[in-house]
Amino acid sequence: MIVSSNSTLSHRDSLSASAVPIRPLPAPLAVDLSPEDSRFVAAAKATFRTLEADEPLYHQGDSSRHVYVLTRGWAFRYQNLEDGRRQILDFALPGAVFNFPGNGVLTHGVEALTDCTFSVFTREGLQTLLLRVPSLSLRLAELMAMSEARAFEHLTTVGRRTARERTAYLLIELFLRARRAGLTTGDASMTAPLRLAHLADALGLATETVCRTLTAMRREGVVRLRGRKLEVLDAGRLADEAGIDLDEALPWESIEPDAFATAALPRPHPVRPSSAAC
Amino acid sequence: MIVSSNSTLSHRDSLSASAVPIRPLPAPLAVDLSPEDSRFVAAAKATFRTLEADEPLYHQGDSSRHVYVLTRGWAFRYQNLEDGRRQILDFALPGAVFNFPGNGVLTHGVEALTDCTFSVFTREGLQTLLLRVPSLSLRLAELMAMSEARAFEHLTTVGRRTARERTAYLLIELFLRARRAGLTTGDASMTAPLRLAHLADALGLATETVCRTLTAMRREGVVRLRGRKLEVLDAGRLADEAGIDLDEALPWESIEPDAFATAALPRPHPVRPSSAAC
DNA sequence: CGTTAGGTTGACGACGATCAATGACGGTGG
DNA sequence: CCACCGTCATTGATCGTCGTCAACCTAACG
Repeated sequence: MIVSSNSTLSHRDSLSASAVPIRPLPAPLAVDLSPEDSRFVAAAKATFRTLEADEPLYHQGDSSRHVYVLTRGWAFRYQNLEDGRRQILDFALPGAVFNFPGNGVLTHGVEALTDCTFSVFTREGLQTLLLRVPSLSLRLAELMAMSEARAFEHLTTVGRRTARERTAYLLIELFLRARRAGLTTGDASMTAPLRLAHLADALGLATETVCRTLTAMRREGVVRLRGRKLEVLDAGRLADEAGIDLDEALPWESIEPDAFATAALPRPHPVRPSSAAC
Repeated sequence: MIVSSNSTLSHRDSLSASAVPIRPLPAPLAVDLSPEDSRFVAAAKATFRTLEADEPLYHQGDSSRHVYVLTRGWAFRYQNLEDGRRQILDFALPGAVFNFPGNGVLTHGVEALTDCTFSVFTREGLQTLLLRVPSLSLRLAELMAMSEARAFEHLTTVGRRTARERTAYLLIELFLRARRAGLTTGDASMTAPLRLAHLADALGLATETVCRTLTAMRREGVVRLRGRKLEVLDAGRLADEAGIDLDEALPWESIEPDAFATAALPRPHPVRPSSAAC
């Protein structure tokens, strides 16, 4: 049931193992788990929660000891200032992890962009699972690193790019991520459930500014955003304006789990370090 | 040699175990390691690298398969656009991890702010260590989560706050983090090796704007930044202007390792899930 | 059809960038 | 000890990007 990547060290498929009715770990988090590991996953007793578009998963300021993993749909994280100013922190695709490690107060909120599903772990359940399955901890750390890299890139966009550059960057980023996740329709368009307010709040701009920018881009034949559909008519131009190289864009998105799996140990069983000098 | 936190489950001190000459893992990363775990740390064969103030650890665009852990001093991460615009992504204190997981091209650079020391792991060495010591993977994931939280907060600051608010936020953040790390002198001042350009590039502002803002704050008796020393004269006012509550500020900074240690399992040895229902 | 949320366009103003000149400081060498 | 230099901080004047306010338009929906 766990999606295993094309690892050269692939062992017997774990499909036959004790049945896990629905899988709480979507592809980006799923690693090359042994049948025993899969039982540990089941033992973590994740539940599921389904949200409709625009529903909140939780609010900023809530206190929660649960950790959520997005398994279906789009969502976004945001932060509000007291006077209502809002900053969208990131747009999340399946595999995104929310509120890890799950102690303390939530400093951000999460809202569904489309209908979506989350698996819900208690902090303790996840913690136990992670200590039992080291490769999963490692993969989680990698995912956090990817998320951090995206946040850093976003920070540069908001801090140092012009309105036009910001808009171009966000659109090409969303498009490339959606394409990688297989969520594009045709080759140059995707269903992006975004309002102008989402783009504006993600980019630190006013909706009017985003509107003007998009109108200009539409007139120039770069992109079209109508209804909830984003068409990228000239990806090269878009990447160019965003100041990125289309061929080597978003390198952190390609941190694959098998990068680690191929170098994996015979598993937790301690290897004698003895001779290992230094 | 490894700093163990005040866990209620503290086992025998590992000081007597096979000597680790210098410790590659500073306090924030060090968890409650067994003597065996400590041998694994030693087996990872970390080396050390010392930098003087303003020296680069690596440049944006470099390709490296090493992972660095800051063990002494201050450093910062930055990202440059082609035309020279620079965004400082974060300021790093001991415990910060750079270039994890260590594959692919570096999308940011790192530069020393003070003289500082890094421990250097090969990607493979660290990976092996992490798979052998699950609690360390977990702690790393936590640290990445803290870093992400800081990046998100930074993003909100740059995206949605005014120049004055941004400046106040950064100063109070640096001050509180330094105080937590025991790097403050007296009660309200710290040695902050920051130029105006650092603040400006972190905040997405021009140095002139930062200068004007700081001058105003100095006149109002809120802070003083002279030479390389930051004095916080009115922390309450500063926090107020930053729009945060001084008592519950930066909650993510207090994610302690023992939070997990207290709930730790008897260690990797798999616990039979059997009866665990659902 | 009427209502409403969201998109679009224009006019105007402000916050902060930019350009420019001067000042303060620290290091270096005479 | 002082003169020199380079780097960085400071201050002023001006400009431009983008925010704000306001009006109008469009589409979806009951």
